[in-house]
Amino acid sequence: MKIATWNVNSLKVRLPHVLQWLEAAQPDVLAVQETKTVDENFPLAEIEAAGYKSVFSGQKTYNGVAILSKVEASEVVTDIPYLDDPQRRILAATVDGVRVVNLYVVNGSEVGSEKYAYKLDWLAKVTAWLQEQVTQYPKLVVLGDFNIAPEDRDVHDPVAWEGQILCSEPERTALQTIQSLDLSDVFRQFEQPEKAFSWWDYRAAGFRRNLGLRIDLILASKALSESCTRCVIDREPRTWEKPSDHTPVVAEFAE
DNA sequence: ATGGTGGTCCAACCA
Repeated sequence: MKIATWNVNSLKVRLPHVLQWLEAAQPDVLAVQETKTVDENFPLAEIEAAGYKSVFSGQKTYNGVAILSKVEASEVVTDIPYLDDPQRRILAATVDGVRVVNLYVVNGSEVGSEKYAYKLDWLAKVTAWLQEQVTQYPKLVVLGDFNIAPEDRDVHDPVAWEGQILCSEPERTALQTIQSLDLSDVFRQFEQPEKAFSWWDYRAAGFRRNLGLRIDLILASKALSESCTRCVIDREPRTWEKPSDHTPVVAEFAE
């Protein structure tokens, strides 16, 4: 089973890229973040024509998450206990016996800001919910745009980024707490190239200079991580015309 | 040291 995550930064603008990538990569599941599309406008038909079912939780202008899958998803959840939040950042569904939790984690803007406090609070509440999910679903994958670079090796310039948003200790600790629920960052189960990133700022020619961060993650429960055979970052879509600032991350699991 | 690009939607926000 091939499972991928991609922050597309507007599904409307990026639909041709998504369709092109699905056609080439043929994942079983693609978790999409930042669709920025209300449910009424979701491009169901175009995605269906590419051979994929969709479930989604959309919002105007901001956020929005979706799960595209070859096999129809079931048990769809968009809201969790203790987090009464209009922002559409969470989407859970079961695909072919695997529980898929798609997260678009709060960016947080700047350490110490109101949005930063919201990020840490959001993470704490989501973590409490994930703790239940781990016991409820042995085959669980939690993936998406975490807006946290787990370690210094996931940052192009760890000195410049030290203590900054996406890299601060409270954020990293929050991520470690999630990982401590026996959710493994499958990318690090394999030998990887140096300076492997999944996001590059549009500004200052970030991609050309590889000034990136690895903030798009695939975490898998023990039962699944043990069967993971491969995890790679596919940089190609980031080279296409008018790309998202993120590129897909793909994991493969043995049947 | 600052600001730079891009999406949404036309001023200002979010990233």
